[in-house]
Parts: sequence; structure tokens; C-alpha cells
Amino acid sequence: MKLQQLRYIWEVKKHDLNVSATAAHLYTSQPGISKQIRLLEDELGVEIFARSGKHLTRVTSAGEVILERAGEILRQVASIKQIADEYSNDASGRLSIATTYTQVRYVLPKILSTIRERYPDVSLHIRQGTTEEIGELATAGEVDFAITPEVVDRFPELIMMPCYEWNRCVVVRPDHPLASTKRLAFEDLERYPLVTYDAGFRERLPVDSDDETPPDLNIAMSAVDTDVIKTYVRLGFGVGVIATMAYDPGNDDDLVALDASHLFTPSTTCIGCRKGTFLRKFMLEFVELFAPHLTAAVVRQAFATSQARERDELFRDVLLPHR
Amino acid sequence: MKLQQLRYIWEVKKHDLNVSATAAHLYTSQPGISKQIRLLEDELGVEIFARSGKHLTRVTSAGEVILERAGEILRQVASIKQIADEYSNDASGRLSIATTYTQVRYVLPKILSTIRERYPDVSLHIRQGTTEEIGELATAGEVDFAITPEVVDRFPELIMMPCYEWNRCVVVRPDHPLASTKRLAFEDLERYPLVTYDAGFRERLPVDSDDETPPDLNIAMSAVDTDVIKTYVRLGFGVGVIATMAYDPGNDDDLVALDASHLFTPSTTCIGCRKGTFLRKFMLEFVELFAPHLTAAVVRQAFATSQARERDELFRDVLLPHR
DNA sequence: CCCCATTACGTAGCACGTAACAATG
DNA sequence: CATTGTTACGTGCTACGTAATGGGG
Repeated sequence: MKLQQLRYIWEVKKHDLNVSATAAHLYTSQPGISKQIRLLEDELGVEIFARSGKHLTRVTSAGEVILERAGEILRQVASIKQIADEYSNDASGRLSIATTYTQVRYVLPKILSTIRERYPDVSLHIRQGTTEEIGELATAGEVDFAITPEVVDRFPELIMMPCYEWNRCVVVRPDHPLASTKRLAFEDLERYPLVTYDAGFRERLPVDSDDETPPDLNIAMSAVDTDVIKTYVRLGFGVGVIATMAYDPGNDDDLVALDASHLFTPSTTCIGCRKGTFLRKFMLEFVELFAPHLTAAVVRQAFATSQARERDELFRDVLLPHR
Repeated sequence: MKLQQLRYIWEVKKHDLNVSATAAHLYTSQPGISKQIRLLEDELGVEIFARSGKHLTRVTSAGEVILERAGEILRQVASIKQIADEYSNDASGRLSIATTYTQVRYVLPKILSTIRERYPDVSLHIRQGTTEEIGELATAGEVDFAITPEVVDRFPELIMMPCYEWNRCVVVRPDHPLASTKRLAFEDLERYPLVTYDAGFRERLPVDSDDETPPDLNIAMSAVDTDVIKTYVRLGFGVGVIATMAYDPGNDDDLVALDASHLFTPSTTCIGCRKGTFLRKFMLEFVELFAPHLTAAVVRQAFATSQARERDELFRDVLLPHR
């Protein structure tokens, strides 16, 4: 068994069992991959991929389990390289983050600038996606960190750590009837068409209602991207509901922002990464810059705690003094 | 990075940094190992072993972390082979167990005979040791199963499952004053020298005393091996305290056995194996033979539950109908 | 008929073994 | 001086690339 063989089966699966495409992506020949897979299967005495004639049609049941382990091995190999890099040159490396548009656009710039200053030799890689995609990227080990604008617990391989709570605000054109409202009421929002984040992208608007009446909101338009929302608010499509941190007093003063923190339950932004990830110095610094209570010590402790419940307790204790 | 290189550094560490000895054990040349280790270190840009002159003196700090990951990789590789074996020929393979003398001698024979009948092509491997050694063997992945005569929670990598409770009995020669005792009292034991299991081997005798007075027992002799204890009881060294299951009515009728279950708190025998172990069909059958409530479904669920507390609850529920 | 995996074959690289060397205690 | 790791060197294996072959949809 060779590491390359494991890499090959892993990549072939990732490329939907297309060996040619895999070969192209790995800059190698396709017969080479074919051969190595066959050799591995011969050595193990089990087919990993089922073939119909000359096509790989599906992963066998044995293959499923083997691929899982292979993935784990490849991640460990990657982490060994990280470890080596850390000890040979702790100032260079790679930091990859998957998150949402709002984070990239409004929160990360300042933090990543600081990282760039401190670590000019660390290359930064950002990927955007839905909460679901972010979680999957981190689970697959394709990015180091997942930053989600909500608490997610459906990725058991990830250790998610709460960073900060955020609220929503309402943005309207200055000529909109709501523009002069002092304190926004929920009924105000029901009267006008809304423009806000995609349901499912972020969770549906979490309404803060004591009575259990379902909110009768009219979502006229939704987008994944705060700037798109603002644009359509500017065009008069309706009332925008966005994250408070996405209102930029400098650039957005052609819009009126109204606090809506009393209308919606606050959300919690979380940062997380895969269990077993080797955390490099600059990664720990990044996390601490992003959420000052998540010091290296706290993060290490969270990683040492295998039980989600205990981690929750840890974070509760750590967050308290920061509120 | 090659799998062999990882294997080499792992083995060299295991052989106390002696490359020559490692080479001998792996039936390869020692320059080959030296070279591969150097190559790996060059590739990673970090020394894994610190050298003074021509001797490997210690593992570097980077090496510590790397070796940990390397071990994990090697275990995953082994488990891939297990998986392949399971799918290609689920009736042949290897079953290795680390446990104490009493288990090997009095409990396992019947169970292993059944396994041998059902799976004549499965080779069986038993290793004996103290509770500590058993746990370490299983943690290192050198045996599939650890069977301990007590509950141990100091091996976080192991998933330990309770099997059955057992009590102690007292054995004496027929001419001993206690031989005709109807119901043994604790004071009876205090009057005579005792021969029992090594303290530390099994935990010290767990005394069932309502009053908190420390027991005033006179351990005249201790051994790891029940047969040794019996032998010395036969020679008149004193009163033997052994596990009930270790009294064999057929062979031991030259000794008188007295129930002592009311004098000592019962112990719980546990079986466990390393997290992430791929459990073969015959392994699951073995576990179920050993502890009928630990069916394949229960074991799988235990493995799927990462949190020790939740596992405890699971076992509590599963054990109830069996008591 | 195109796409794709397998087979065939040649080559370059490398892992491994033997032998000589160096350093340590 | 014995033990142990490193360097030097030769060889056989094998991974990989190119080219040709064969099956499926």
C-alpha cells in the first residue's frame, strides 16, 4: 500500500469516478492512476470501485469504508507537513477560510490585514458559500477554518467555537416612510416588502416574539450578498434587513439604518475547524484576532475536550467576562 | 513522504531509538532505515530525532507530534487491511486479546473454542499483563481487545464496555479451621495470613465495610496468577482469596471454597478496544460470546458515541435486562 | 462515434542491500 | 574496542509516461 494509491482513490472519488479528469487535475497520466488503483485493489483483494465494462460506476461497500480511512490518512499526512512547517518556519504557510459574504466583506478585511502584516509569508485563501458548504469544506479538510454566522451542530467532525453575537438592522432610502421612525416596531416591517438574506443561506429571520403568532413578513426579494440587498433597497425594492456590522457609515450614508436588535433574536457567529487539525501559530493568532476570548489556551483546551457538552461549558465560562 | 518512512520512525522510536535493532526486527538493512529517516527529515525540513554524533539521543519536540500522527496513520493503514480482509474473506484473520491470567485460564477457553470452531482460519493471539499493560497494548493498537477485571477509565483512546460483575471466594485446605465455616465473617479473614492477587495488578481488595475502619488484613503472599495462589494455599501458606470463577469444582476439590461475595464489593470485568478500530464480524461475535448483552448493534452504537458519559448511559440501559 | 479505462512497453528514479567508514562510550 | 550510525556504490524493482487497444453509452 502506498500513500499515492490512497491519494488516487480519494481523488478519483472526488472527481465522480472519472479517472481522466482526476489525472488532469493531478498533472499525471491516466493509465498511471488506473494501474495504481488496480494494484491497490489486487493487494487488498477487494474492489474499491465497481466497474461495468470500462467505466467506474460506483464505490463498492468495502470501498466506502476504505475511502473514509484513506481520507483520514491523507489529512494526517497533511498535518504532518503542517507540523514540520511550523517547526522549521513558523512564519510561512497557508491559511484558508470558508465563510459567508458578510464576513469576508465587513469583518475579515481588518483582521486579515493584521495577519498579512505579521505574517507576510502566509498565503491567505478565502472561499465563500452557504453554511452547509462551509461546513462541508471544513469537514473535508479543504479549508482550515469555517466561519458561520449561526451556531451549527450538524458537523460532528468540526469543533465550533462561538465568537460574537450580532443583531440585525433595517436600511431604507431617506425618502421611505420608515426613514424617520424613532423606534422600529414589528408592525412597521409587516407593512412593507422586505429585502434580506436568502432563507436557508442564513437561517430564516429569527423573530423575537413572545406571542406565538407567526410573523407575517413579506420577503419581496432575497440575496446571499449584503451589497446586493443594499443595491435593491437603493432602487426602491423595499426595506432591507441586514446584519448590523454590514452597515458601513462611510459608504452607506445614502441609506438610513434603523436598529432592529429588539425585533429579532441575535445570532451567534462561530469559528471552527476539523478535529485533529494541527493548529499553527498564525492560525491561533488569527482565531484570537477574530474572537479575543478564544486565546491559544482556550482553543487548545477546546480541542482537548472531545465532548461537545463540555466544550459548551468551557465557552460559557470563557465568554462571560467578555459580555 | 512514504508510508515506510513513517513506519521506520515509528519502529525506531519503539525500539528506543536503536536503528540497528529496528532493522533486525524488520528484516531489513540498517543503512536503509537511516537513509529513509534522513530523507523524510530533509523533505519535512525538520529533525525528528536529535543526534549527538552518531547516536540518536532523543525525539525532538517536532518529532513527538509527528510520531503521534504517524502512529495514527499506521493504525489506519492496518485497519484498511482489516476492512479488505473482511470483505474478501470474512472467515479468516487475526484476533488478538490482552488480558489477565484469570480470564485466559478460566473464562476464555470456552469462548475461544467456540470461535475456533466457527472460524478455523482466524488465528488467535493472547497476551497477558497487568491492567496497565493491557490498556497500553490496546492503546498502541498491538492487540484488538483489552479485557480488564476492573473498570478503567484512564485510557481515553479505548472504548471500554462492561461485561459482567464477579465476586471473590475464599479457598482453604480441608484441614484449615475455616474449612467448616458456614458463613464467612470478615473477622475470620483477619485472623489468618492471606494469599491473593498482587495489589496493583488487580486493585487492592475492595472491602465492603459500612463502618469506615480500614481492614486489618494480613497479606502473607500475593501473585498475579490464580494457580500460584492455589498452589500456595495447598502448601499451607494461608487462606486464598480468588475470583469465584477461578475455583474449578473439577480440579480444585482438594480445596474448600467459601463464598465471600458479601465481604468484598463486586468488581466489573470490561472489554474494550481502541477508538476507530475496524470491527470484523468474528470480533463482534467474540464480544457477544463474552458478554451476551454486547450485541453487534450495541457495540456499534457505543463506537458511534464519542462521549464517554453517553456510552455509560447506553450500557446501563443495555445491562438492566441482563441482571 | 466519442469518451474513457485498460493493456503493453520503455525508461528513469529510487529503495534497498553490501561494504567501507566514522564516531561514541 | 565494540557498538552504532553514516557515506558510498551498485542493482533490481517499480512508478510513471507514451502509445496502442478495447468497451460502453
